[in-house]
Amino acid sequence: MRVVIARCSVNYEGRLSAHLPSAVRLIMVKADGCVAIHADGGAYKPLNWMNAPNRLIEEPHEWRVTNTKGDTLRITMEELLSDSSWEFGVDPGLQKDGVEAHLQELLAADPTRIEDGLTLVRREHSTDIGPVDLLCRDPAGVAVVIEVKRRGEIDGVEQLTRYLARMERDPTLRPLRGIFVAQSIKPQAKVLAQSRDIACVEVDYDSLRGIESPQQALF
Amino acid sequence: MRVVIARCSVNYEGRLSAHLPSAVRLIMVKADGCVAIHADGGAYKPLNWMNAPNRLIEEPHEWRVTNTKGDTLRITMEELLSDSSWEFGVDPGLQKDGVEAHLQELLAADPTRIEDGLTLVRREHSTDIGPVDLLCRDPAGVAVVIEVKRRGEIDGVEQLTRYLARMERDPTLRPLRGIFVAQSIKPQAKVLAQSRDIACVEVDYDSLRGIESPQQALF
DNA sequence: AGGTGTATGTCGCAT
DNA sequence: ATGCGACGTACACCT
Repeated sequence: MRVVIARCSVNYEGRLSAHLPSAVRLIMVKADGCVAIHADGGAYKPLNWMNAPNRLIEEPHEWRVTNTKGDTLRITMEELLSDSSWEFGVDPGLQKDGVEAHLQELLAADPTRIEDGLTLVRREHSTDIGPVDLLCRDPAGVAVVIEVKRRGEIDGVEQLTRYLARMERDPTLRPLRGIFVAQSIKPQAKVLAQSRDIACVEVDYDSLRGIESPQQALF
Repeated sequence: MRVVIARCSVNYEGRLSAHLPSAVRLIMVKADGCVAIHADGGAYKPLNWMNAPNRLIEEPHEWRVTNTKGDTLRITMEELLSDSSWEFGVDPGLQKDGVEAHLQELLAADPTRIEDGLTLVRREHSTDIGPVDLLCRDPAGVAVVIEVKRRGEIDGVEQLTRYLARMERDPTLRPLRGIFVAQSIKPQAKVLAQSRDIACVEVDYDSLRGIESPQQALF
């Protein structure tokens, strides 16, 4: 990991053209070669960057970073304030818990949390336009296509609609209906879902997890 | 701008739970208070972060960062390797060229670049589900709804479809049709568009810009 | 504050 | 490689 503090100006040519007027900034060069230019504010996103793999040509007053796609990042170095490097070693990486996959897992384990009488047919049921989160069947034998989201927004309704339209073509699956499941569903998404005869169900992750292992709720 | 290099482990509790085992990392604290923890690889995205505004409570062996939503970032400092700060001053900010807005602007100036005979009715025509990029009329008097994207993907077709369905309700606008315009359109998006009777047009940004001010092409 | 759309999105996984 | 969906998406813009 190399960190350079310098007054610099920057030009980027790639998907778009971008220019950074002269100012003091932090330039981070990671072990994989990626370069990021940070201002002293504005969340974690750099002003400019070039991901690995790339080639860095370093001259006293100009750095030129290019990748295979033809994107170029030109950093004009006007005043070098600091230049340090460290060895980090391999990072063990981030461990996550509580993302959509876990929600889906919990609901697959007990679909009645979505609606009484549902039984799971298949998780990640694949169609030719992508995998359906949960495919269930209700007591009447109707196939129920379920899209699970952490947050229920309009895109999720579109996605479920596409799956339903696609699966309608398969006579062995008819009749079928859809349920949109999320921890919370925005009003617009509810309206869109209703207009397409898609039911909406809001579920609580903590309570689902509580059902799975009640003693964990004590912590 | 403060940069700390330290062996540390990290816990985040917020939308999800995340844990980082002990390793050497770079901790960036910007003037606005935001905190980012970087490994020595993996593009510009930090492993963990906390955006401004937040509160940072700094103790010798633990930093605790919290925001108003109740998210917490706990950094356990195991070995401090470096701790430096710099004054950057205000950053003049990034100047961009070539984003969707510019493409839309150029096409609004001359809709015949999309299709012969089109005339502009309104740019950013607002509907109750969002603004339509370009609303035009063709020589036959048909309203033409145009969605402009840098890259034409399936989402853009969905978006245009929503607008069309919405505007179909307004009898004063009928008949109407849609055109999906982008610098390049993916095959899947073309198929989806075709199945909905939406035309696809690919345009070249450089040539559009050339038409607008031919002498600029010389530079 | 909340909704919608854009992004050099990034990232991960499956084909 | 490309397609596709998730993301603590972030971010600007508008109501």
